[in-house]
Amino acid sequence: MGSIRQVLDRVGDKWSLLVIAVLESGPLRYTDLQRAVTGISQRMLTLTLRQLGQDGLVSRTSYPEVPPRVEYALTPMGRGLLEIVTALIEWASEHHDEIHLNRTRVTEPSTSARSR
Amino acid sequence: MGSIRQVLDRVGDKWSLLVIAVLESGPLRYTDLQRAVTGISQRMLTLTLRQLGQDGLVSRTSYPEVPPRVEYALTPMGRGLLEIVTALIEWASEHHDEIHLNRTRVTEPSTSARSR
DNA sequence: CTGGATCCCACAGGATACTG
DNA sequence: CAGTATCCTGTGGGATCCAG
Repeated sequence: MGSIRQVLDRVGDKWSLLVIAVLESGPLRYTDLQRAVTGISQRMLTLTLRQLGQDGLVSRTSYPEVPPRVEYALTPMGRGLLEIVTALIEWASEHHDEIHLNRTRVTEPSTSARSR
Repeated sequence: MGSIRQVLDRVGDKWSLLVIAVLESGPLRYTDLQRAVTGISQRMLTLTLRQLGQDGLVSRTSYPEVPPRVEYALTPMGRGLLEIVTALIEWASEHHDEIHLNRTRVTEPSTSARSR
């Protein structure tokens, strides 16, 4: 029970799921990740990758070249989580319109009756 | 793409998924929810329910009695999300040990020194 | 290119007290 | 019982500069 919270917390942070989702199509470099996950800051990308790396969801491979090249990829476990993330994203796009409609609906009981 | 973020943000907040998960077995009253979702504060429960309600994921039914009785339940859409949440929780409990092990593993020094 | 180190603030969210 | 209203803190996370 409490253990679930541990994992949900990771899921809960702002960027983890996005990063995982973006790694679906294959390994990506640091800069590519930053481009792919629109809006993420360097700091957050680094921190998120470190977390995911430590959790064993994402692997980090650095090639000793100049300029340096580092690739991040999903581990098998990460790929497992990806499936769920994918399902979530799919669900999100299916219901986004409805949710958005609900959200923008004025909170007013004018024509309708018991809600609020 | 940006629309997904909208939904993920909801998923991302600390309590929504827990509340949804807890509503799996059926409608619950305010106080029951607070007991079921361990650690949630009144304020956060109220806010979360309001959000979920507005999004159309949770319904609110109040019975005009004394003392007042209010029940919260998943809407059909909410139940759809629940499935994914359930999958997520299942995944979480399956991999919790491995993740926890990884997390507590001392960061390997390898060739470069780490400090923190 | 791939990050690390700092500074800083908005805001999520806890604690507490009050009400219909 | 089912919330609302305040007050207050921790920290998530952005911006910026620096480094191998």
